[in-house]
Amino acid sequence: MARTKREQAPEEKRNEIVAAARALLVQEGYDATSISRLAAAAGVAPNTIYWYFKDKDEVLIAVLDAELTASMSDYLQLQTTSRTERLLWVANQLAQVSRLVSTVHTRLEQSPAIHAWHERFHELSEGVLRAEFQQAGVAADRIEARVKISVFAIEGLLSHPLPEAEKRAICAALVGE
Amino acid sequence: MARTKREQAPEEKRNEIVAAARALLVQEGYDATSISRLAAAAGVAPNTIYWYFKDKDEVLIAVLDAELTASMSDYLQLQTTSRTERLLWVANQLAQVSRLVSTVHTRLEQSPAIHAWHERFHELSEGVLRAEFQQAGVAADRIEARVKISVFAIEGLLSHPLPEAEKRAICAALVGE
DNA sequence: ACCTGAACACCGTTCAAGT
DNA sequence: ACCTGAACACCGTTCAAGT
Repeated sequence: MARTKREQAPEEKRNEIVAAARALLVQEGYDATSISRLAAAAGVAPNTIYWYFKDKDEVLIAVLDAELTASMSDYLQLQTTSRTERLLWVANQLAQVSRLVSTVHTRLEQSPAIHAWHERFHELSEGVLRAEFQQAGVAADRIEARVKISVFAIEGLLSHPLPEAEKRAICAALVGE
Repeated sequence: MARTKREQAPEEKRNEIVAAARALLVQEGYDATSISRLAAAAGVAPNTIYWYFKDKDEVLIAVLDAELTASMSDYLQLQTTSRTERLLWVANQLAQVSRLVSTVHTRLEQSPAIHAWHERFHELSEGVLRAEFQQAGVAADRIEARVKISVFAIEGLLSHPLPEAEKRAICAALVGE
């Protein structure tokens, strides 16, 4: 096909791959999302994925970045409710992409790129929580442990789903309400 | 080789496979531990693994069972120190096999056998923690949330290693000391 | 610049055959 | 009962070739 006959901007094709990858990674997981399946879902040949991405982990990172951007902008429009409800909202948002979270933790050790993304994500999350605890008047020398415990508890809620009431009780215990 | 000429009891060979699997799974992880590598380490042909185990996940479960049995008997000889120190000990024990923990969480969704093992392990762990909180005089209606938060925090410490002092601060915050 | 068909070295698992 | 060689259908990735 001649170059002038393009029907699609190149980054649109890339976005299609990312969208297909998001759906597959969330619903089926990393291992079940083979490059062949992803290519079929995106309507390209398997090796075409490698024109747009260095390797499979870079596809994952593109999905994670898109997800993070969308979720952060949602969070910022939420400053109305109580701290408990805000934390519960975050837990429930992440629960919708829990397979993504679990995949990140598994591939941490094998992929330096995923490792770096994970570090960045935790710095961001802990910054937000630190600000919440400061605002709530928690003593300065107790904030760090409280921040870590909250992060760990949220992650725990992802891999071990609980009824809404129990989740809320845990969030309340975490923020001290 | 004639049957009477056996140099090795059959379960000894099985134990060798489990021992080799433990080392590989802890040091290299599930994906990196291919059946071929495991077979080479155990000194058998790859398909011989399938004589002793139904599939790769059953090898993992055999390793997990051996690990759990050994750790539980260690824990029971530990009833001397403070609650903080006991919790920290558990965290550090698990940290030595954190790759195993991470593997269990990843394979949960794909293997019903791993899922069942994981449920059993949590029931056991939560039972132990519940007893600790009761003994510490925590109000009955607050125990469940405290138990869950502690479990989640321990798991968090595994995937996000921290300096010993921070780990101890977190354990102290969890048990309320 | 963008995309592909064919190949490479793997993987977990199965099966028929040997002792 | 225990173990194997050879095969099966996959996998992520690369490469030379096409437009």
